[in-house]
Order: sequence, then structure tokens, then C-alpha cells
Amino acid sequence: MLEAERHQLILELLKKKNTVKLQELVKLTNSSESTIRRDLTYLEQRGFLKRVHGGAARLQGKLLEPTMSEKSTKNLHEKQKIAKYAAGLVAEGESIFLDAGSTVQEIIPYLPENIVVVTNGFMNAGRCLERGIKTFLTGGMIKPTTHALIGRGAIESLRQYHFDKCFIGTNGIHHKFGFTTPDPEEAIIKHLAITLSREAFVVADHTKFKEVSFAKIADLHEATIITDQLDEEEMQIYLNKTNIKVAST
Amino acid sequence: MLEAERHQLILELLKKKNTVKLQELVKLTNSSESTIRRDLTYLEQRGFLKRVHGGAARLQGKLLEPTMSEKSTKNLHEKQKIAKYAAGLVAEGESIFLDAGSTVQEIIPYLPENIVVVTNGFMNAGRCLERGIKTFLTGGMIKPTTHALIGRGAIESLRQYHFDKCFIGTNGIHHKFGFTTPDPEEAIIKHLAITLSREAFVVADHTKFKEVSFAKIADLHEATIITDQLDEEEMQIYLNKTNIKVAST
DNA sequence: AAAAGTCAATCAAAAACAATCAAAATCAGT
DNA sequence: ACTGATTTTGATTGTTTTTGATTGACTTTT
Repeated sequence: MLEAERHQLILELLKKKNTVKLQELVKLTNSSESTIRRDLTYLEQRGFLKRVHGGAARLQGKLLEPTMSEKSTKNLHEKQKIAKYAAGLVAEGESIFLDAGSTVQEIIPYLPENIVVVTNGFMNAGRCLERGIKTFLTGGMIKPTTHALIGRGAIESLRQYHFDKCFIGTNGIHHKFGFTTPDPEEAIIKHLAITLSREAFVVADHTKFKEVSFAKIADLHEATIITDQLDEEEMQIYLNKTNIKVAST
Repeated sequence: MLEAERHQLILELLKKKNTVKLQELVKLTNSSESTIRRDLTYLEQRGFLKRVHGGAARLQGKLLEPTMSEKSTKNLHEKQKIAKYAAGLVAEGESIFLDAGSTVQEIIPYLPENIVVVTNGFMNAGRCLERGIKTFLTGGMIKPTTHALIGRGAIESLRQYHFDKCFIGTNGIHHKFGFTTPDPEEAIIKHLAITLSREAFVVADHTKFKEVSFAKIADLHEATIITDQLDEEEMQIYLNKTNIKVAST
């Protein structure tokens, strides 16, 4: 069996299985233990997998979702519903801004390819790249917890762009205090992105309503809300101040 | 069997099979090994396939692409030697710039934690983050092949900073043409970083000497070279124009 | 603490390789 | 159809890469 063939096989197995045993590979490829060992060492050095005692494990877990993982599994179904709807608003050839939130991240798989994305989310940039989308990052300091780019660098480089649409995450939506988030630095970026956009959207599942966080992003009327469900009564409160789209199914 | 016929056969096999063995083709076409070898070389140069030891593989799956990953295993040992030496130059509290090259990437594991890193390498930023280092990214478009941030966005945001030291990768070092690299966009960034640094270092293994690539980064005297080995004769040529540090062990 | 399994390092055999050359096939011009 | 030039081919060379077996050291399990 060809070396390149084995490498392909190993990587494909890892895609499905998360982990492969060395002995398993020995039998599957009719190669010696040494050979497989060498293959694994090689693939590890290239950053395709992580060797573990007795075999190899898929790698990707860390860089792609460290601390956000808990957040992003919460209300996942709702978030995806919102994400699909949001992505549907983006037309070919448009330029859009995505912020660093976990709901926004879910939008990426559904986006058309032929667009330009600007983002201050380090992880989001990676995901867009994988989709083959033309991707711009804002500069700035990388905030370790959320991997958002913030600070003067982010603001300055954001100012260079204009967007057809922007999609912003939020922690709180309140009829009086507007959209809010814990980090003032991030709030500044989010607001700036909104002002630079022809149309602005805040994506948030229903749990964010009536919540208020520390730093204000914007007033309700500055962006259209995309959410998953909202009862009639509440709907009325917000509809006076802004547009709301409810993603169905 | 006709040459064109063989070529067609090979390509069709690859469409189905992902990979073909040379011996397989020898039997199938009743040609000699040499002939098939020539066919494969030819087809590879035309960009129709990728030769691998023992045969050929379809190119298309990005897993086999000779982009960044291939570079990064070549001369790995030398690169690590250089990297360790380079990292040793960085003192606590300093601010440094790292560019997007593969040799530069190896420096990261050896850096002290209490520093500030600015980089235009998307991947490098991730690695610094994992080390717990305070990390800034330049903005800009992400070049899909190298994951380097380039373009106006990168330049503008780079200008906001000043560095104690910067570490730059290069593809060619030439006594007359200086430091060179294939992409003019990247060359601009690299040069800008050098001018913004109190001290500038170019990290390059010995294979880069006497090479010349398309776009000029800087003259030799603008940066100190860190390399792994260099014979006396050559050393003299370059020592007139710049400083060289040879990483031992 | 012993046993079973796994590991990195080393080595020699085997396979694949690039480079070279001469024979065969093909071509061009007469 | 013949001659010389060019291209294609297959065999041979020595070199490089890949491979599997073996060793003793290290981990995990019992």
C-alpha cells in the first residue's frame, strides 16, 4: 500500500472516529507497526493529528472551541434555526460583518461562498476560511476568553470598511436599555460595526430578552432582531421600537 | 501504447481511485518503468496530479497540497535549532513582531510568557494564544495559502505599533539582491515590520542562501541573519554586508 | 511488582528513484 | 522511399527512500 494512501486512510478514519488504534491501522493496511508509527509521527508533525498512547487522536478540539464550547452547545438547536434564517438574508456578492459571538458563528456554514466577510472573531475567521470564503480580519488584541479582537487596533481597522449587512451577537435585549454585553471593549466594536452597515441585525435566542448586561451596544432601533420565538405580548413591546424577525422551523 | 493514450488512462484512473501505483500502470500499459515515470513527471508539471513515492495521487484534497504543511516538516530540525536561538534573544517584557513564515512559527514554543507579540500570521496568533502570550493581530485579508494577513488593512494596523525585535522569514538570501520572497504583498509587510523594529532578525536555514525569489523584502544590512550553518567562505561574503548569528547545537 | 503492551532508535534489505545512454520509432525534407 | 535529425522508449547505473525486524526503554494494566 502506498504511503500517501495510508495517510489518506488514517485521516479519513480520524474524521469519522475521533481516535484510531495503531493495531487497527496495522491490520487495515497490511503494514508493519514501524511503518504506521512513522506515518503517525509524520502526520502529527504536520499538525493533522495528535499521537496518543496506542494510536492517534483527532486534533482540532482545542483551537476551534476552547472556552466557548459550553456556550455554543446551549440552545444549539435554536441558534441554528436563527443562523439559517440569518444566512438566508445574505446574497451573493455582498460584504458582511460577523462579530465574535457564539450565535453568529453558527451562521457561517449556511453562507453563500461568493461573498466577502469581515470579522473580529478569530475563530470565525478560521471557519470562513475553511468554507473558502474571502475573509478579512480586523486587527487588535486577541481577548483570550472569547478570542475576539478588541482595542484600538480593532476599531481603526474596522473603520476602513463598509458593509451591506452585519450580524451581531448580544447578551441582553431590553426595551429600555437596548442591546448590552459584558465587555465595554466589545460593545464599542459591535456598535461601530452597526453604524458601518447598510442593514444591521442582532441575532439572539429568546433567553436574551429582558436581560441587561454591563455595557451598552446600541439602542433597539439601530438593528433588526433575529430570534427564534417570542410570545405575542412581548412582541408588542419591542415592535414599537424596532424590527423583529422570527425564524420559523 | 501511445503517449497521449497513457496520459488519458492515468488521469481517468486517478479520477476513480484517488491514487495509483507506478507498477500498476506498468502492467496496465505494457510500458517500462522509465516511461511511466516520465509520464507522471510530465503530468505533475502540468498540474494534473501529485507524484508520491511509488506512484501518483490526485491533487484536490487539500490534505495533500504542498502548501504550508509540507514546508514545515522540511529541515525541521534545523529550523528548531534556529528557533531556539532566536527565542533566546527575547527578554521578558519586550514587544516583538512575528511574521507568518514556517521557520518563525517554530520560535513560539520557546518564547518567554511575559511578552507582547504582534503577528500577521493567523496560525501563529493561535499558537501564541495557547502559550498564554498577550497577542495582537494585524488586520487585513487572510491569504488562503499561507494564512498570512496582507493588504492595506495589514499595513495600516501594523503602523500602529513599534517593536523591540522582529523575526522575519524569507525565501532567498543573496549578497546582491538581499532578502526576497514570492509574494510582493507579504514582502511589503515584512519590510514594514523591519523598519518598525529596534532590532530586526531574519531567520532562515542554510538552504535559503544564494536563492533569489520574486519580491524584495529588504537589503541585507537592514536585518541580522539567524541561521543554522554556513561555511567560512560564504560567511565572509555576507559578513561585509550584515550581521550573522549561527545557532549552534 | 510483574506482565503485557507500546514506544523510539537502529539497521539492513527491498523498493523506488533520478540520471544517463543507446536502441527503436517517428518525423522532415528531399 | 531514403537519409539524417528528433523524439520516444527501455535498460542500466548508482543513490535515496521506504520498509519491517529487532533491541531495550518506557507505560499501562493486572
